[in-house]
Amino acid sequence: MRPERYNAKEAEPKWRKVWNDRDLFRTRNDDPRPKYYVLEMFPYPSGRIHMGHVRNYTMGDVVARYMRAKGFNVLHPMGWDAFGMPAENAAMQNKVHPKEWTYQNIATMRGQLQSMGLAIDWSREIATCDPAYYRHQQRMFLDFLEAGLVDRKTAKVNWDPVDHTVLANEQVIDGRGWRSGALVEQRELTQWFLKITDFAEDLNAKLNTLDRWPEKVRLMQRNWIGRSEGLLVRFALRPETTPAGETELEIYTTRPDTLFGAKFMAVAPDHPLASAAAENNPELAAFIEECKRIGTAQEAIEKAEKLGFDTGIRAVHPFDPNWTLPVYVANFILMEYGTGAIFGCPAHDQRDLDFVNKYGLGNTPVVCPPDQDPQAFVITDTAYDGDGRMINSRFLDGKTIQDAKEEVAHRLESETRDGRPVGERKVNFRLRDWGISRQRYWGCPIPIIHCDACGVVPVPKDQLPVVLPEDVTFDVPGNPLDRHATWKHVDCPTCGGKARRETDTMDTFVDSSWYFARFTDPTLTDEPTDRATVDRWLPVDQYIGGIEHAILHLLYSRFFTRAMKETGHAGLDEPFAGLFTQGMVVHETYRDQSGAWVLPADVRFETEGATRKGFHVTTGAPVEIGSIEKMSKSKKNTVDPDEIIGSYGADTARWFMLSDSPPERDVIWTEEGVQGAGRFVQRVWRLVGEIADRSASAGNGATADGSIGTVIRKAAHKALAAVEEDVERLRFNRCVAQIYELANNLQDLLGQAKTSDEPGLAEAFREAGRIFVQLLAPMMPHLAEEAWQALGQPGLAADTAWPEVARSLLVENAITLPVQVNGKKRADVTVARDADQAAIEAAVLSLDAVQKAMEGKPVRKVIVVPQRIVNVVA
RNA sequence: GCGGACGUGGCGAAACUGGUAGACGCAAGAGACUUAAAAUCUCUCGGGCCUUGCCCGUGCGGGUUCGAUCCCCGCCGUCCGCACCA
Repeated sequence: MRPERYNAKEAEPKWRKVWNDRDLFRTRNDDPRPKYYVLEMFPYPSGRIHMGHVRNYTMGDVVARYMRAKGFNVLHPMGWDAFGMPAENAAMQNKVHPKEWTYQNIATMRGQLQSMGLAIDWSREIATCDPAYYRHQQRMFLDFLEAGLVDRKTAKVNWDPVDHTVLANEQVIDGRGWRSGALVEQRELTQWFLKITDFAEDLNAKLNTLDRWPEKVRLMQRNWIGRSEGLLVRFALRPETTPAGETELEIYTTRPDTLFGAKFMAVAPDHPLASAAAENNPELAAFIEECKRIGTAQEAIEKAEKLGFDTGIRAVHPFDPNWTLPVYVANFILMEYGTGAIFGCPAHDQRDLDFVNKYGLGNTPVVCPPDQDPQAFVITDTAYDGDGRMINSRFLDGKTIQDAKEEVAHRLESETRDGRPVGERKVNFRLRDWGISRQRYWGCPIPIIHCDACGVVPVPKDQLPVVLPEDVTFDVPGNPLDRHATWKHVDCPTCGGKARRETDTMDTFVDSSWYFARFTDPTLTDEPTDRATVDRWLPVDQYIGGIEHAILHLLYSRFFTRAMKETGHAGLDEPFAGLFTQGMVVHETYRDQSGAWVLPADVRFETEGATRKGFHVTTGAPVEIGSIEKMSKSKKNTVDPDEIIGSYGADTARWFMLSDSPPERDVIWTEEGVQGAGRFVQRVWRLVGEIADRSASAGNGATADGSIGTVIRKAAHKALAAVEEDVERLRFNRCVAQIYELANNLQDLLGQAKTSDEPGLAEAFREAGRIFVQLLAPMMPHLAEEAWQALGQPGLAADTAWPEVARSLLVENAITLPVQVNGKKRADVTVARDADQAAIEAAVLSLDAVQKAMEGKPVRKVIVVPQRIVNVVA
């Protein structure tokens, strides 16, 4: 007997067990079918999953299940981005070991994810904190080192003097450490770098090939890489104005065309020429100190006034030995970019203009806009950076900007001083090398040994992995590895003398830069990857995750894949062929009268007409309903996936996550919305029951044209075709709408068919029911199995091939076209599908409504858009 | 400041990128069933009017077109990214 109501609590675990027992979602590397790799960004094991995870993993699961049904060998794995600071913070606060904390969280979250009914191959699960994973990362670090892709150099870092650690930029708030509150210092530290800049050109160029990435992400990466084409120019310095040992100043410019508009030179406060000039100039030295001090507070830089200090040094214009330019030290010049020195052309650069207006250096426009009179064109407060023709520029006058750039480059390239050309074309990038050293415990150890005699010595590969010691304490600030009694003391692999291990660990972005490759063969022990396997699976066909990783994670992964290619661990450049960035889950916020945040679960609502009021469930006090914001613990506007799955079932949660909003946009979590999804689950159950009954009773036979049976079949196949298209374009909200529509249609048709005994009706319902359940299956997999069984279908819905669309059913013999008169809809006309223009015109013009709307005016034109619309122009 | 995206009913949204604006869902209202509630089912649901039908309506103002949510120009608003990168 079929129960009245569908009981998700019983059915869901039952079907998961069936899938599990049959090992349904295990993926074999030797499966000959075409591959499809779908991956969602793996989670950080923070403790419990949140609704954002539910949304992300549901989307990936729909794709995985759909492609499986389509006959692909689908790889859909899951793992844990398991290293990172929260584990150490937990260790400090709760006296629990990071490893224990992490693995407990993993166990909890694995259970939660499994309760969602995801079609994941759990046998491939990996955790980045597992030595079985990070040993390969250490191996690749050494391979990169051999290949020249690793650098060790000093770099400025944000140093927290209380916590004794380096902070990432986003961990510095108002110049203070986010945890300690201490004033952050800029320190020069020796750090390990991965040479991502070696690939800057390629990382930029290949963005154009990523046509299944959001344009927004490509643009963000393009800006981040910041490619620019320009010219290096060596300016001679007047010896009598210049400290001993300095003879020239090399600058970088993207506007060599504006050289005749130059008014000054400027160097960064930490430029060698600035230091040299400051040696005998205490005032300048003080100015430089001041710049460096301001430089530490990130916020201040943005608002800071442009300040400069004339060094007294004079540079010679490259095209006129009698023209000299003052050399300033300026606070807005960055040592890290270009050569740390510029020439200033105030008329065509706003920063330079602000600078000269402050110091009274004047300006000369050298580019005249097309609509301006060159004689009258002046610049006062706003620099002109648009197009135009050269003026006031001697041999460049009259040329376009592009031609002038070319001319200057050409002349300076061919001119030499001290045996080197004065000018040199140079492509510059904003992108910097990737500093991966972190003074932390819970990360992948950098496999290096420091020996006083031999210097920096790599750990021999046969001694990998360098395993984190477990007996560590977190009661004092600083890196536990550094103060561990024995761990760092080792013998030098080269000379055998006393040496020290590197105590820095790797940035956790390294861990996530290759996990997608490891999933292709995660149990391999000798190598990070198997070349044949990794090359067959990669690239990931569809990657799904949050927009917050648009730059760092995705750029690092693109770099890492290239580095793996160079060291023989993979054979391709781009790891992710398709990328989709999903929106956040947002929710209303609630506050009580004291202004404290209130959990949604603690609010009871009353509606009077259009107004909605909230009250606290226990105290009954009124609760103010606030703005809709990203779910966050601090604002307490969170909903726990466990509770939702517990009360409604996983399918309801999945369905609601997919309905309503387009997947790239934020979705608002509402109690009403979930209830609606839950109602639909029950409605599907009743509908399937009725279809089962109706299709069991009557006999078989062919459906006649125009019969109810044909209408049923058309409805089913139309929905099938639409859902196929929408899943493939990840437009899940439209899939949901299509399925609702089919449900509405089938319900309607069941009513119409009640008294009919036309032949073929039972078979038509059987087919439609089957298709209906198959459309549901990727989204609500548990319900689909239960329904599949109720329909008496063999096997499992999750293991059944996707149905074929019967295209012939989608073609209508008679089509109804809207009829417009002068662009306004006045009537409909039904004509044969293949009716010609003349027939349609005649039919349209004979319509009463058309005649009336024409108001007796003559027909000027009839526009017939085939299969679309007819417009009569009076 | 620079770059990008987006503005459609009470709400989330559709509209095959130039062809019937508002599919589908949520909320709301009316009714049926019920002793009652829940559940379910039926109907209404952009605004207005002289309601068999007509007029207005996709942030605002123009333009192109037989026809514009869609293309072009100018505003207004919201959100996001970058921010002295020479």
